[in-house]
Amino acid sequence: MAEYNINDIEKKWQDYWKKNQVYKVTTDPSRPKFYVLDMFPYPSGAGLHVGHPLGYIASDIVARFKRLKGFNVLHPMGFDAFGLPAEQYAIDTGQHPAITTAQNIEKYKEQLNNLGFSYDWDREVQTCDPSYYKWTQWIFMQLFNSWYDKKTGKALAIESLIEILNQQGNAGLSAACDDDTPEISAEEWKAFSDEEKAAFLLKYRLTYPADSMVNWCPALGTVLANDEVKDGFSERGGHPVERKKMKQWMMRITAYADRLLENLEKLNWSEALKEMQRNWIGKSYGCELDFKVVGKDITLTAFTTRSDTIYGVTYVVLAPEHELIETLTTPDQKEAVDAYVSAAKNRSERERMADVKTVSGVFTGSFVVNPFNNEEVPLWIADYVLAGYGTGVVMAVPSSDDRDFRFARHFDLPVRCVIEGTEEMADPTEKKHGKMINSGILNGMESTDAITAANNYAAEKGIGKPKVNYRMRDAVFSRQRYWGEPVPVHFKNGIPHLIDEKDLPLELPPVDEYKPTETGEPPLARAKDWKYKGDFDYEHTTMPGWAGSSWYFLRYMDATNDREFVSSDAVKYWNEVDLYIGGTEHATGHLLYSRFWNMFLYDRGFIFHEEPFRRLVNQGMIQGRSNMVYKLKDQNKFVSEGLKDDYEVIELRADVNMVDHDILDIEAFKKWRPEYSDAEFVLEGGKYKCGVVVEKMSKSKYNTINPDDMVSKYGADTLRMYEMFLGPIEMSKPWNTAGIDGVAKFLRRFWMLFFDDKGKYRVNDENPAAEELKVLHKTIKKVQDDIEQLSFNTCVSEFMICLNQLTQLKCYKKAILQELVVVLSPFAPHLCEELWHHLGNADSVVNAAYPVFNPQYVQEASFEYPIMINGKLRAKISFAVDAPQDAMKETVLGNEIVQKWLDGKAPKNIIVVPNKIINVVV
RNA sequence: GCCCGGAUGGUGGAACUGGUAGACACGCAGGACUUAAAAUCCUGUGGCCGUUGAGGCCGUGCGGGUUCAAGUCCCGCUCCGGGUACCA
Repeated sequence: MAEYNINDIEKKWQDYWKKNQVYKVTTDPSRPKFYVLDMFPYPSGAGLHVGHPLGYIASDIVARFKRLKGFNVLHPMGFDAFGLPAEQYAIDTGQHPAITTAQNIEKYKEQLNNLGFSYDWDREVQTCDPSYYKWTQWIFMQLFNSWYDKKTGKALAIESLIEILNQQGNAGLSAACDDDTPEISAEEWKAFSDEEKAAFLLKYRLTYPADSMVNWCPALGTVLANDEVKDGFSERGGHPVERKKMKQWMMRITAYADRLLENLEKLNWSEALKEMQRNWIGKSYGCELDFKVVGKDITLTAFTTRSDTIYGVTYVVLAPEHELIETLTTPDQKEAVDAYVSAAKNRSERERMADVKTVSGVFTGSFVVNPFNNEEVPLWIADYVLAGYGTGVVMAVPSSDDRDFRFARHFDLPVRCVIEGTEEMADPTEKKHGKMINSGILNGMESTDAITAANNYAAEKGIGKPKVNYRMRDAVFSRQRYWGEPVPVHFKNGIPHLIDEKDLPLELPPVDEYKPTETGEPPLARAKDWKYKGDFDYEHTTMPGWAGSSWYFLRYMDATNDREFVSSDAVKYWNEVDLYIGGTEHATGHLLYSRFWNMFLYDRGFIFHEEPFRRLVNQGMIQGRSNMVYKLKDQNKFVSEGLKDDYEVIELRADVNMVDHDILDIEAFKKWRPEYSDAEFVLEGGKYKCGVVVEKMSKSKYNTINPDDMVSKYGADTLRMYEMFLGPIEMSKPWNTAGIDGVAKFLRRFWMLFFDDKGKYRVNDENPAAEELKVLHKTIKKVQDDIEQLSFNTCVSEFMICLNQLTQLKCYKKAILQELVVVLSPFAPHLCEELWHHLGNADSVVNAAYPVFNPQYVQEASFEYPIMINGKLRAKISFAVDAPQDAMKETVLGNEIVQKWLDGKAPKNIIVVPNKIINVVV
């Protein structure tokens, strides 16, 4: 007697897998490797909802499938454990964030294990664990000890730079460095004091402290990276963010801008994602042009991508933050300029973004000279010019640029058209390319040619030079927070030095409170007697969340190594991630920083692959499906959805967990809130029907579905298959529990192939019939092809078709079922493990081999051709697959139905597509 | 504004490089079993007209086009989702 008791079976096998270490992975060069990775989660207090596991289920299916196919599969899981929520909780309650984090991680692991994932937990990483962040700090130290040589196109040890400086200074050097790096000779370098040398080297190091404009979030008490700010608000918490100048550790990611951009070509990522990274890097080819200030010994350099329009310049604009504003302002304009500049500075980033349409600016009183025609044009200040992009100076061409045009109209500045055909247009910026006019030496050229000509001319005359510009800036690496990796740096006379490698990890010190100090210092400044060697101040900021997540995929390869961050052997074997599944929200953060660090470690010879993630798939979001109820305006009375238009109603959300197929469980609803306990209901057909709204899944919308509830009700196998059955993995879709019955029914009926309704085992050893083998092998083929394409929903359909046919054939043959169990096991591992053992196997199904597809079994002798008349299906006729076309045509024309449609006429043409279709053209 | 996706029955979705549109499932309707319900099983299910195993017409967001043949390719739109934004 055997019963399909889901919860018992699933528990039993989860315990078995754990006890027998079925998912333990070792480095084994004798076998081909496959690395399947999920973006590791931040363990929040809320636990998982049903949307989170979508990607995990998909990757687990791939991992299990590849294993059956003979690959040595690395499929690890860990936790991105430093983060704001735990710290915020610590500030509120005084509890150390490590405690909350550990609790949350336990909960997550339990939830993940309930779903039957095949992780090797021995390789788990937690970014907040000192044994892990020791190596995050170590990587930071390598970055500090490196510079980027543009000649060889890679990062090198800082010692090689020192050697060059000793020999020749930095004259012949092509390196990524600060913009303000002066040119020095070897003699000057040698004459530097040690401190001066150290300060100078900071201009080249790949991580360095700098005074920079940062996104300061007062509510969180920290700075945020550009990708952590959305529309002027912090991504976590939604607090306002403002601009502030602070000393920050920076990462010289701009050194890698070109390689990060170019390598995208080689990656098997979605075009959308690559495009996001391209836009973020924002490479543009242009030209820097020099504008001399009239009457002053000052030259302003403007960056432009449209040097062809230089004759259309009617004014030049500075960013309000430009440092020369004071000297460039004439006395009579001083008052106006001061007022404008201070107003612009005090405007928060948010405000500035909010009214993009408002035109504002002020005249400096100065004029500058157009280097091409020596014309004097006015110099303005306006906040549409960003200090952080290009040079902070824009040559304005109102006839070709929308913003310049709006500005010129507002302040009544002249507009000069330089493109043929724009002279008479109300808005000449609508035509951006064409033949140049009013443009001196450029007249008559097409704009694209004129750009090259103008650039060459500028270079020849020494009035400018071609320049490649990037939108991406160096990444801010400091956070004024407690719950992050300490930076392994101490200060001597204000100059940062690394601590000794043997002193790693530099552990987080205890503090009395997790808040900033009264003087605004970060929380680490509270740590008592926290000094390096008892003497030197440590860095008080901590690393950002993306530090630990930028290399965790390497650590999994060798997670417990305490001598290296990863051994060469391990990284040579596992190298890049073959399949990475995660959300699109990390497009410009994690996925860019990880590529940067990976590339750096590759340059320095620590690892041997340049890109970390060969193939990447973004799983879609599972949206919430909220159920609405309609309350009468002044009464405690609810009307059913179909009747709501007849009343004046207020739309309210009901918890989806008390709604089934959009029918409200009225008793549960009454108990939900005391104020509803005596509510009345207007029903339709005896039922209360709820409305439906698709929106984000969130607790406040009462539309979250907890996977634990689903697992206890339907089982993990059902949940796994249902999430896959919902649709293509990369598409967003609302969660609707209604459809889950179909999958639950499938698994129960699959069980019924093995056990009759009395629970009696009915599998026999009979030889399979041709028809049964055909069904089996069709499924073997379809499922393996679709898994490779990550088309999991069609796999589930195929299983259902297969089951329907086997049920019809009353096939209870071991030869068929045993192979099918293996094919199904990546999707429903618990059920299949149970059945696998019933079939008499002692080992785990995980260690089975995927059946080999045999095309002979699925070959057909004949094909039933759809016969079309003028493209419309009219009849069907079977022919042997290798039937000669002439004979087929003859038969078709002789067919009664075809005759009827021909109506005595001769056909114009007959198209026969072998084993596809026959079309008769009349 | 710009850049990516997407639009197929009441619903989720199938349809490989153009070749039988609606697989599979949910829901719904009818039936069987049952004292009853649940569960299970069977049948039907794009729309319209007509029939009761005739058949026909229309149908993949909208309007054109290419083709023997278009959900699929081309041109022009509409709407929805995501990203991004004074980037010179």
